[in-house]
Amino acid sequence: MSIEIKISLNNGLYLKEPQDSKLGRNIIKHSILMIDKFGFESFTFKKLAEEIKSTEASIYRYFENKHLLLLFLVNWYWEWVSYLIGINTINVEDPKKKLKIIIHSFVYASKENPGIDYVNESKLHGIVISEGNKAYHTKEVDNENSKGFFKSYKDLAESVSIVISEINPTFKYPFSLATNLFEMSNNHIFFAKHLPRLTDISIRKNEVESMLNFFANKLLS
Amino acid sequence: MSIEIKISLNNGLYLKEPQDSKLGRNIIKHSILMIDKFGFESFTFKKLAEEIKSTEASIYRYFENKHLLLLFLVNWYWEWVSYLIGINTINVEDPKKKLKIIIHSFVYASKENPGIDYVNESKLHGIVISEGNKAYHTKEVDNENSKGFFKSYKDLAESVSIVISEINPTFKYPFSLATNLFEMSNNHIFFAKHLPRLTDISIRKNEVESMLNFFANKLLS
DNA sequence: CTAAAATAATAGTATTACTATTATAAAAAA
DNA sequence: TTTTTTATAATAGTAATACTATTATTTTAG
Repeated sequence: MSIEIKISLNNGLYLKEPQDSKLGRNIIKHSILMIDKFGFESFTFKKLAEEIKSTEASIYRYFENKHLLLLFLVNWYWEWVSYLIGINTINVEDPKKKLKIIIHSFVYASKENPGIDYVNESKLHGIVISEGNKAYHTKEVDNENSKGFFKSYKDLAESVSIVISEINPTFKYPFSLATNLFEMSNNHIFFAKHLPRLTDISIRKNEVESMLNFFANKLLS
Repeated sequence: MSIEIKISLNNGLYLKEPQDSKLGRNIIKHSILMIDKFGFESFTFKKLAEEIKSTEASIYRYFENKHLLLLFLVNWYWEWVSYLIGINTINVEDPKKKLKIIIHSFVYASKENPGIDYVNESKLHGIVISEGNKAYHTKEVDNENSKGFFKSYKDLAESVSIVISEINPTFKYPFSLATNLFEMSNNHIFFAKHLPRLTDISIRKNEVESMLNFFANKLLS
């Protein structure tokens, strides 16, 4: 017997819940692998269909288009990070310790025994790092926001902001710091790898982690 | 008589210098207006050609593709901000004052008398806010970086990092803070407008400015 | 065992992102 | 001024993308 976790997302993100069928889970699994490998621009439903030996039309029955598939994946990631933070901060009282765990979750986004076999969490993190902000940098953002397509990110930001306010109730920018820690984590992992002159840290993730801890502690002191 | 400024960019960004001909300047001018209005995804050379009453083929003689046109515009912006910082910090000795001016330049990116008639600096700033990181979030980033396509951003980051180190020579993350102030400025202007629950500030730009000043001062104290 | 639902196979369309060719107009050199 | 070069416009064409529609086959549920 095993405990199953399933992350449920806003049902406007898909036409048909992909986590409930073999084909759907295959779409998720291989879209993650392919976007990670070839990038979002050159990823197409046709190529994905070939890869999983299905058809374009069948994929379209799950997702309206590749942008919504990306949004689905990114939302899944936001929920996953929230979940990780949740289980890793159980029984932790000290908000400073909580924030350290949060930062660790942002940087590593992984657990010892990754739960869901159709999601490679580490590659999904790679997608969020490289393609994540394409999820909201579109002309559709207001419309999509009104449908709740960014709720997972907002909830995550809010839960982090609460910890921040616990540490320092007079701090004026708890939401901004929360999102900035998240974005900065992804950005600087990317910079370290591809544009190293834009950051001070090297490719080792623990340096990102120390940097974020330094920023957070200093700002909240 | 007037003083002309011309921003010169890495010549790998274009096939033919667009700033030196009427058609080229028209391409720049109207691509800014159209990307700002319709977003980068739905912007095409065909639509641009119709708009400026020219042809697709003629535009392709200036830019290899729309991604390189975006890179050109974003580089132009980075150089423009560097230029603004340069003229606004002349004769300013105090590095703390310099950093304030830098932050102001990030947020407003404007001058009283904008210099170049074929560039709407404020709309270009809008593009950098909404589409800017698509310039480097591609699979081509390493290849393009090796050709120097991000030099303007790196130079900007370096010049800011120098000021940061003047303020606090023991500060460990001058480059990271420099890029973070830039990215955070753009991000939170975007958030305030489209995803307000991800930030603490309202749409008024002076709030972004105060926030960045607070972050910078606190971190460097 | 049958009916319903899911998937696969196939075909087709408008748009995009280009390349190529030739004609015409404008600018520079002789 | 005329010639030559260069820039631009006009036109045509292609492969790939992002879909939609229809029908056939397979799987699942009652």
